Amino acid sequence: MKAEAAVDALSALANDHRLAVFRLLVQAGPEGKPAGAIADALAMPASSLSFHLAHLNRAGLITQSRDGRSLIYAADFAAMTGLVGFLTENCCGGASCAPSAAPSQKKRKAS
Amino acid sequence: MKAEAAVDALSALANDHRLAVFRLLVQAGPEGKPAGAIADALAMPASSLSFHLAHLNRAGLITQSRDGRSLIYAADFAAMTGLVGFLTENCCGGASCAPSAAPSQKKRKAS
DNA sequence: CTAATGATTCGATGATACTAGAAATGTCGA
DNA sequence: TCGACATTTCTAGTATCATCGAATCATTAG
Repeated sequence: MKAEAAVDALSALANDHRLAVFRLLVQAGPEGKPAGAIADALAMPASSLSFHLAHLNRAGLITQSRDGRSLIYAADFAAMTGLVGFLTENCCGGASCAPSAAPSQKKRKAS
Repeated sequence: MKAEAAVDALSALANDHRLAVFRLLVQAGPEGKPAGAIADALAMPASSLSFHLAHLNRAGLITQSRDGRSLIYAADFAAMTGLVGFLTENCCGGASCAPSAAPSQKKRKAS
């Protein structure tokens, strides 16, 4: 995952409502949930939810498919794996993000 | 890490400049970098950089300390570990999301 | 004290995000 | 075709974010 895509994904998750939607879809599993069920579960107006779903979809974090009159949204687990991988590699010292794994590349500063 | 803190952290990283700053600080290691050096490395006006550093600091992702006239900023690795942990637990189906034994084996284009 | 330096805060401006009702679109059953 | 339903798109209003020069604060040396 490139930094540009990572920013898109981070931006998509950086909102209470969207994070709640995504977590709900993760719990729902690969089968996903129709928009109406999400709006109902989160007590959100349909138009507001649609706005957030479009945001998540544009960022590549969820997928959309139709089932009759309902639009089914599902979490894209591969995208999430890619994001966590990006953060681990680029924002955790390149090593595993384990707490005690402080990078040993100490640069000596000539002050 | 709670969802509220996670949203703050995600929001802080969901910006090109701030993500670049954070990655630079991760590369710099625990010793951190003075604000001037960051501004110089990223070719950013001092006041703009200060705005973004304050944002990252408020989100708990970086720490600030003074060294003479310079303010040293350093990545807070524990906070990042917490964020990755939150994402893994809450947004990856509860199971391990990142390849648990593959830190950085894959090829990626230099960005 | 005064000057110089590193960095932040202030202030104004433009851009973007969020919300939610109303209207429009797509789909199905009769 | 018609009506009902699920959802999106349109629209407008409000709120928050991003930028960056100028002014200010904090620190050190002389």
